[in-house]
Amino acid sequence: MADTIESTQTPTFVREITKMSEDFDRWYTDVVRKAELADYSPVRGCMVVRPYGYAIWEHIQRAFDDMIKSSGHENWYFPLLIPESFLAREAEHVEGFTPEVAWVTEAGKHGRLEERLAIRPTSESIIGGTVGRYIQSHRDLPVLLNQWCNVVRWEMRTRLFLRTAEFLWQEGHTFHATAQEAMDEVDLILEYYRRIAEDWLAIPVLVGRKSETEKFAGAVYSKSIEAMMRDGLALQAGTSHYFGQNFSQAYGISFTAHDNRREYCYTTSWGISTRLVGGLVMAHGDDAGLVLPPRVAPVQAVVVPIFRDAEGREHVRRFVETWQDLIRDAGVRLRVDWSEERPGEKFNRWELKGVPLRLEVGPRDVEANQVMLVDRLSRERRPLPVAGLADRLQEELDRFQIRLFERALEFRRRNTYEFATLAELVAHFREGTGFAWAPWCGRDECEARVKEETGGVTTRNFEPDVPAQGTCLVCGRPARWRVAFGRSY
RNA sequence: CGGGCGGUGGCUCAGUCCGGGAGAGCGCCUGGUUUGGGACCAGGAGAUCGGCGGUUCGAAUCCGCCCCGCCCGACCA
Repeated sequence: MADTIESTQTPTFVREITKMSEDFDRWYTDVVRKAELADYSPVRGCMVVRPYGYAIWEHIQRAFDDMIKSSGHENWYFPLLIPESFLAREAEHVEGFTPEVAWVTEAGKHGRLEERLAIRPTSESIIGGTVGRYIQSHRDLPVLLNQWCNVVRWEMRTRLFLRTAEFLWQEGHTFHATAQEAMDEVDLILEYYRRIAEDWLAIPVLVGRKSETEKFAGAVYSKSIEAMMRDGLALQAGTSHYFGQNFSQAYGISFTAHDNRREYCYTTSWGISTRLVGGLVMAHGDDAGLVLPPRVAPVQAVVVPIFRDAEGREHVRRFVETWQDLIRDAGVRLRVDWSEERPGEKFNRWELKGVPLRLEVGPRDVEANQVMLVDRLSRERRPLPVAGLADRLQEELDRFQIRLFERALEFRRRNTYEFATLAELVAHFREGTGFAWAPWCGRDECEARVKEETGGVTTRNFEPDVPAQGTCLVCGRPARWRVAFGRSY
């Protein structure tokens, strides 16, 4: 286990999940299942997303959808099934994906199909092959489209949310008249992804370009956001690709320019997936379970009533009813837990589910016209008067969001290193994890050497516009970039 | 896809070696007593023992094939 994980805060109340420090992978699966985010299904590698997990995804969807709509993107829907002949047109692309494509080869009484149909692993081919028809003139450009859908990739080793055979995502595909405009689009979306990760999920990310070997099959270049999980491993959390004219040439997507010359479009594609939900778990969780950033938390504050008997219950109920709707009307996602369990059970349940704020309301609080506020990070109790409660909760949620981000940032800072030589980097990754920055010449072979000598450490990304100091950690040639290395999911 | 381990009530697991009664704790239901960090008492429900086939008078247990999960490697958002 990495020494990067903070030791558990005491006391520990949770009994149903493996400790993070004991076995991070089991901890993760336990949290996902016990917090009711998702569960296994009868089909290998496929998952059931439960309402609590889906609600998080819906918040992410809403946030991102609003962003892209604001810059003129529109949602479309393309078929799940893609004819093999479509998929096959871009050579590098096919080669990259065929190992994990699932095929439909027969259908009911129709029997065997003349042409087998791929279940989309991604939709560049069907979209490229279709949208070309709608593009004739430079006046038709840009086409800025997106779709929210599921895709299937027949993965070998699967894990809930992180790598499943079927997952939910958005895939954006855009078509431009100039290379510059397409490249700007790639950066615009990357900035949206950064905001989703940092501002909404409270997960700090490295924003940069992928190496040649790590880029998307068929892309000229790929950019990504890379997050650090609490076991020190990297998670690629979103990608944005520039295709140049690779796809438009393969799929015949061209337009007539101002000067009446026929030209191929410059295209991009970009995606984020339900993987982000898994990232959320691993970036913020602790031994008690989930810790959710308020902006995507299905429940932002939970009220736990405390009473002795039916009369006391009624007493508390009347009190809570005087203000609960005011809180909700102010936009706080408030849940009042009137279930039969004892307070202690409720505390643990809602901590496991990562609810940022808890309001304990007992007889003493009714008398004092207050609630007891406990936050998921510090677990400290303090009284909050009912007067102005909605505003105070909103402030607390905003603060929680920031604290969570800063905690993650601090964690990343403590687990980020800087090395000048391969020997240092290899020594570090023998036991250690985290991100390691190092100067790099940019050549595949040096990258491959690092991967080999460390047993799997790869480049995550780099800032292409920032020139590197010094010499390549492997070959000693002048460095081109300062690149982040890490083990990844 | 290779190597290893596992699948028994909702959950965690015993039982499998050595064939014959399907079990425990937790959870669930009912009643009572409780309620500021996972209470207690009494009663009760709940199982295709992962699936299919075989051996046997008889299979959770032995044999074969398959499915799912976990760990370790090669491939990936």
